[in-house]
Amino acid sequence: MRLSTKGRYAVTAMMDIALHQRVGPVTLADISQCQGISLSYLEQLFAKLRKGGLVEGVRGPGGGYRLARPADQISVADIIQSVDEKLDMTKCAGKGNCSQGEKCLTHQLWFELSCNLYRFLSGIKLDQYVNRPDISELVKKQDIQYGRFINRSQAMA
Amino acid sequence: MRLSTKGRYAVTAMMDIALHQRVGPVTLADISQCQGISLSYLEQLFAKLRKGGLVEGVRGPGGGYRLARPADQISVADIIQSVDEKLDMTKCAGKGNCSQGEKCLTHQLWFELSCNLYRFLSGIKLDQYVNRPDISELVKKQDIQYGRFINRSQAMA
DNA sequence: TAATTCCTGACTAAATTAGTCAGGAATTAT
DNA sequence: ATAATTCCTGACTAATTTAGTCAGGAATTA
Repeated sequence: MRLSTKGRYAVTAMMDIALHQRVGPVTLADISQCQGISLSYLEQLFAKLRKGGLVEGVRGPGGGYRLARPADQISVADIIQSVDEKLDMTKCAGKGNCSQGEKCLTHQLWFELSCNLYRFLSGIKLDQYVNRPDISELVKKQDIQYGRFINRSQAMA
Repeated sequence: MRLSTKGRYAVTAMMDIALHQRVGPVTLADISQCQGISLSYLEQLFAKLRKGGLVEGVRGPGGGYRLARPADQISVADIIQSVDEKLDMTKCAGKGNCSQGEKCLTHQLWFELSCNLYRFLSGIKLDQYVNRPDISELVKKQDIQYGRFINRSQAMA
């Protein structure tokens, strides 16, 4: 369970989708512009998020990405894990040189710590940050200010 | 608040010291051998831990490192922060391009998440993993098996 | 005085993160 | 059909971070 800028990017992008998907799929171009993340890098991240079963892509005009399941069923831990593959946390366990073949002590301790962290991050779901009255007000305002979904809204009207 | 291998190394090393310091200062050479971390790399990490006020160095034969304060006053968050400098978490806040100069939404959301994570890791102190009967038994056994502190014990006898 | 250990800084290597580029595939709108 | 949009793929490069190496100095103990 590693937590780097990459994971933050992914969480940020996923929050962005969760916040805006009521209008329809969200394009990577929008996220890129809004969050200041390079489009091609987003495409790399979303390839993994898709493989992780967290998002679905919709091709063609009006397409974009949407969450593959409800926001209350996607945790921060899910996102980070999809994006950064392995959670190795081994070092001497592989070698087994500490303490005659058994896993060394700090290994055991770190493992427990890691489990706690994972449990903590698993408890945080996307909806928790999205379904707040103060936030959803802001989202609407910002969509308009930022010109997001303008074409789409017109097409719907 | 970034959590990488580097932070894990630091936490692991600090746990190692906490587990063994009752006999006296713990040398980096011991930690290096026991935990499979390069000595010079440990020296880099400990330069930061010392600057962070988490450990004290004791020079000369019989020297090593010891915790600068009791293990119940050193949290995992303390360690990780000492070691990886800044907790930027800005990207658009610097540019201020999202939402007309205000910080963008996901920024706010991520910030809260980050605070929660920090609070969580601050709550985990070293002693929590050290002062367990099952562990301290193992520590004694492993010290002997591993030949750790042999010279020191003889000198004390 | 010699051994031990921290301590410092500069340097290199490997891995990860971030970004670029070029193009193809599916879908929608005209 | 055609054109526009958007996902999707893979290969490549650049920047940053992590990890490790090296050489030597400073404090302390035996």
